Amino acid sequence: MPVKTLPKSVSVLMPLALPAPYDYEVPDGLIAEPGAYVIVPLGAQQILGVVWGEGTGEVDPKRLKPILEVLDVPPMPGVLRRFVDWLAAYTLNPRGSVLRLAIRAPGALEPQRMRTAYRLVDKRPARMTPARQRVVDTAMDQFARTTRELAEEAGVSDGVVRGLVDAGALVPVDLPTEAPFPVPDIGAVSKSLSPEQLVAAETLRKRVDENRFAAILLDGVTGSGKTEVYFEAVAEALAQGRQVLILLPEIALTSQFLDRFEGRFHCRPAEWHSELSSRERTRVWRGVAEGRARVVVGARSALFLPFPELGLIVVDEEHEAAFKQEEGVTYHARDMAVVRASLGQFPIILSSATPSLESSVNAEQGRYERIVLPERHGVAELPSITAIDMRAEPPERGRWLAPLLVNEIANALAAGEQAMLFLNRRGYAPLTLCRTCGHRIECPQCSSWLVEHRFRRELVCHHCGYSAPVPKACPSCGAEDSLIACGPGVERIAEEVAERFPEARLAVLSSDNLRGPQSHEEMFRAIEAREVDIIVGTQIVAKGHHFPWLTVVGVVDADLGLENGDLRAAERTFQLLQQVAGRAGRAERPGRVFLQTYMPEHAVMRALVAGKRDAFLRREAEARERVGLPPFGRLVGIVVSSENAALAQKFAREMARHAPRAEDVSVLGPAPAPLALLRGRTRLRFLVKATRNVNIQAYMQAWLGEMKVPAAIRVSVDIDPYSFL
DNA sequence: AGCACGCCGACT
DNA sequence: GTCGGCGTGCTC
Repeated sequence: MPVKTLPKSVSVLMPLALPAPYDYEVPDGLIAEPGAYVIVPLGAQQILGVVWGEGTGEVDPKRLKPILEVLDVPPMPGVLRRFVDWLAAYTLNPRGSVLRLAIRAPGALEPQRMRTAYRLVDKRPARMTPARQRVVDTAMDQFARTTRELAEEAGVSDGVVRGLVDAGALVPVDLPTEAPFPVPDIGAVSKSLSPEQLVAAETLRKRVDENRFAAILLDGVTGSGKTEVYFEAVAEALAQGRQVLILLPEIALTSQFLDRFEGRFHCRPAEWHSELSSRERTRVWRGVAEGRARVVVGARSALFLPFPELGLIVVDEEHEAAFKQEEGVTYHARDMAVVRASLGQFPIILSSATPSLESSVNAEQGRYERIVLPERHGVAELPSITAIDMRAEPPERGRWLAPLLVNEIANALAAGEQAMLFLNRRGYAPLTLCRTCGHRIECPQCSSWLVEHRFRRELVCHHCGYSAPVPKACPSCGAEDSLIACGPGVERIAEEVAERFPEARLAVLSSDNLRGPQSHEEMFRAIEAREVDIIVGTQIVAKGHHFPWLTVVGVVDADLGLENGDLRAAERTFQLLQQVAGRAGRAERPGRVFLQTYMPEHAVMRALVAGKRDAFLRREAEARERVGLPPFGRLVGIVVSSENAALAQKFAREMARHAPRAEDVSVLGPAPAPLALLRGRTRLRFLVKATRNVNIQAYMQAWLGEMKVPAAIRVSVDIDPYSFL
């Protein structure tokens, strides 16, 4: 007796902020396996989703709509699906919001456009002409070419080629329109590794061979050759037939990085970052999904690419704060990369010259394996670092460079060497003040000062982008010629340098005057070619490039990063200044670094001067452990914001009342966020502090589950916050 | 994320 | 009397 069975159903996750996947009916004749990309009806629209599993059966089967189409692309790998689930649960985001990160390749799922090319077969036409013979000779190598290419190479008209096609001597083949991915040449080693590098590379290779999860902190000063070492692990993973992901903190670095990659592997890797054109994005996404792209170098979002055979992740400059995604789904790409490696059961390498405190502690506690690379003698010697006490040796009035530093720059120039001044502050002056009434010019939509950009003749808000011409009179009291620029930015330092060293060739490097990676490259090339004597720059100059002719580095305001109340302020300042210091010097011309500071006794300055990184990190770690801060405790940042200030206040107070009481959890706030007004929205923040044993996600869910958030209020939750704005 | 439904102000 | 503002809620 025939049994009437229910139609098969599957659950489909859609890239929307829905709480869960929805069930859909699988029509007869369609195969919708887990991971399949499908088009489903949702309300009046049709949208792309991913089959997440069996139908849940929670919805009346009669109400189920059918899947409309199963797309012809490799299904999303199970590891990636589990990663999406894991990340959603960890960051307290709807799974669909996380899925969105994984299918951000418009057009990647449409059928690929093909072009027709032709290949020679044995059959020869009945009538052979000299023109036809030339085409046959050209096509003899069996390469497929389009009619145009064949005609051009053989020096004949298209008609001749078409004639051969009609005669059956040339047969059509479909070629993808997209450029193929080159295969890395893993055999070739471009330069010989030092014995220390060889030992380190051997360990990494072994970890790759073991084919299971392992986290390795590759710790070595600038110039110790970390990149060359982990390239050997990359080569090994490729040799095992696995794909490799190399995460970099920002695109500014990639161009130079790609050159090094090419030096080792004789081809360019696939790239993935926000600046890619949608065409490139499609090409890379599909290349990864189909396993044609073997190595991807990318920014944090590359973590969500659908690698079917991922076997190694390298996180370069793992200490960089740029790995923290601060908007929308907030996650730390370095930490999530570790999770992805763990889910995929393969090794991950974290590389840095100034490891993050988190990774150092993980290494110390045995969760990560640490491989230390000693510096390479004869290549780059660590620079000497001197603190200039600005209280004892202040610059002249209205100037920002201490006499000692000016003197050192002069000496370097006289010796035909280069000098660099580092100030992590864009523009001319961070504050414009009225001498008459004391008014400070602020952004109308943010609680921050407007920064004067003298080249642009504008006052600019660095938080929202607001800009206005520099006023002649004080906007508050109307006094004329009463506004004064307070404090220095790079433009102002450049002005002082131009006055002090009128004959020196000066380059100012900041994100305001360098547009796109190619202008970076041009500038770095000019510096290397010694077309520049003095470099003034923001943190753009802090990383990556090493300039052999650069011998004097001056940090204009070494205390800058220590001002805010960020729990990582000291650590970050140390890392940044250490990186800046690493720009200078070679063995034959050792670098000299000068830190202008008002607190030379501060632990950061003392550690930098004494070169005691590990002791500094250990003391920082002890300090954090004492007060239960990360990585020894957990933090969650919550920002309540609204255009309606009173509403924000009221809601935040209500939230505070509903905070569950729990052992080992304390809720601080609500307090005005450091940026109390941003883009016209009033912001209040909470900080949730818990011990490591607390399931902070469960706690947050219990709390937020109590709250009904009005539409005019936005509550953003940041697990493991890095920024405290 | 869309898109519909719904309930209050200035128009042919 | 309607057109339309965007607040609230639903989509398997």
